[in-house]
Amino acid sequence: MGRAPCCEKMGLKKGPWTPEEDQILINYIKTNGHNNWRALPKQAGLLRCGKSCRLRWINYLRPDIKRGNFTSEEEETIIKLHEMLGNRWSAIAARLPGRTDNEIKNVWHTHLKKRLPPQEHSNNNKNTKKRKNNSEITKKSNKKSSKQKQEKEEEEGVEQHIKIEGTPMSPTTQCSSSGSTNITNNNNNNGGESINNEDDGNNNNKDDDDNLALDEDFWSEVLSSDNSNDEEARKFEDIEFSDDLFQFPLFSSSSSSVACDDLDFWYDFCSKSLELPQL
DNA sequence: AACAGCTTCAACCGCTGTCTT
DNA sequence: GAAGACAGCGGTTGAAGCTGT
Repeated sequence: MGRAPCCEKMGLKKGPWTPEEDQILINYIKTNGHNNWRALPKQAGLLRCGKSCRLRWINYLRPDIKRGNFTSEEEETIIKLHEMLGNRWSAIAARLPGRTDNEIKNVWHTHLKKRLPPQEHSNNNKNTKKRKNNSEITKKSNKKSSKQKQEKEEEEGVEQHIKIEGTPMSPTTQCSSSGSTNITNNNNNNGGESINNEDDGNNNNKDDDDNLALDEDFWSEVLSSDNSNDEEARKFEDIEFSDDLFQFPLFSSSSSSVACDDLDFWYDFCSKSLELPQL
């Protein structure tokens, strides 16, 4: 498989972005969208490679990015999702509206990893390895590989857990008022699409991006480009993050051997660090 | 005040997966 | 089916900021 020539070979700029570059990129995407990252910098007049533009946009310039410290709820969510998904930061990020995979990865390495016993985060790499381990198999298999299906199913499994409990990860704004009465309805109304926008966001996001590019209300379309949307955001606002999360089926049923193996750990972890006497 | 060591995080790198031809 | 092109992902790096001495 051919690789795109790297930007340094093209005389393109590297390093930190200037406010001017940011503005150019924002303005360009605002008016034209980002259908083709590779062509974008040229068309926008930026001396950057498409990769760099994409990263800057996704990790920093996107209007729906939530800046600032992670809440303890978000951190707990990351820990739990990491336990389930491993180092699949984009999958984790897809469940934390407004947070980027890069940000989550950084937070994990700088803060969260330290909270876990050493054994834990070494175990957590098991899911990560899968990508490379499967790569050779995947290369020779169908394009819609079984691996992909498996991962999707895995993630749907996670969604199931989240949906069933009705306590998805919490945006900082969500805790406000309304309680958690209509959680189930929300999820049912969405018919299985409730939170899992990852596939839409990542695999099918070209279509989304096309729509985005054509949309006059671009800036109001927060969360649209990858992992969520307004409706989702509102939904999250209606859902109160509760300690129910700690009663994930994953952690309380026999449906997952992983869950059972980790139950003691989570019990200890939660009771020590989260002051959850009800557990 | 000055320095060293540590931490954080934006950005880069290289790889894989998917789509197109 | 092969090969090229591209997007996306996770790992890693290094500059800047922070903290301790």
